[in-house]
Amino acid sequence: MTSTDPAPSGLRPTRQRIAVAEAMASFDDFRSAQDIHELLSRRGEPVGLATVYRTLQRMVESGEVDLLRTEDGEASYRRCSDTHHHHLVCRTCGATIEVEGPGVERWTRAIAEEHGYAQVSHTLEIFGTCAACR
Amino acid sequence: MTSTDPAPSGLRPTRQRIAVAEAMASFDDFRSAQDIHELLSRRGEPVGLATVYRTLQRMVESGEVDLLRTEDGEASYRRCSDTHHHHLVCRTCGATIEVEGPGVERWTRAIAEEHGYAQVSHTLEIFGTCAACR
DNA sequence: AAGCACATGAGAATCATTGTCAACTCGGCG
DNA sequence: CGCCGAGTTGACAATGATTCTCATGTGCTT
Repeated sequence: MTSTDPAPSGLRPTRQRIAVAEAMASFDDFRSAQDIHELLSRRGEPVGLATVYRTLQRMVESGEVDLLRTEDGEASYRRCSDTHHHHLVCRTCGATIEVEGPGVERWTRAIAEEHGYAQVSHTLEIFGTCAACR
Repeated sequence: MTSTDPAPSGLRPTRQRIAVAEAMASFDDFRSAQDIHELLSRRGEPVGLATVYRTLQRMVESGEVDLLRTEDGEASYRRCSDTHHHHLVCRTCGATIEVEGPGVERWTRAIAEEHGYAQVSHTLEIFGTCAACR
């Protein structure tokens, strides 16, 4: 593996931002900011909790990571591809599959337009129990 | 307004539960528990905040009201029809329109099945700015 | 090397939501 | 009608995630 991760978007590549970016590259499921903060500490690359939150926020804005809210409203993060997509998440083990639904995109846009809503965005997540957890 | 509302599901019809049910019947948009608590106070039917939360939770479980998380993770409630549906919500004023998307339902089920996920459920909300708030 | 805008972190501050628990209420029963 | 127990309530404390503050540190540019 090449050094893989520079740093979030076009921001100053500080030790902390690089550490967060690397941490995000090291797992495949959704994790809370607190989990990530803890993971960094254990790795010996401590980053302040506030900084973790700030960095994650920026990465979400720049589209480098996905943000999703668990059923109880907590935010969780995961690195993602740069195309618009949704998630099929195992509600038991968290295994996540990125899926695309051009039809859905079209549909939401049409519905919104039809009712005069602008600046449309949407959230769509699919939950289920994966084969391994059955 | 006729008395319309008995009380949530099959619970003891206390003054508080009736008041909450009536309050829910009095508006059409999504409101936070705190908003509802305040609305009740202003109406002269004060109900403790904890009770508002408890009652709302029960109503969500029984399917009498919809719960949705705003983009910043706060819970908001709204009475709803009993058929499965989604929402087109104004992110400024909260005005909500219930929408159905048979195509989407089919699509999510197909995707999940294709990847071996069972007991599928999904969340889909559309956010936008309504004509009045533009 | 110097200056400075941007970053960081420790801890305080917010704020929605939940827990605690003593006081209260509803309905059934004698 | 009065009493009892389970279910309810509400004032307030407690939690917990996220954000704010602000003094201090650091990456670049000149």
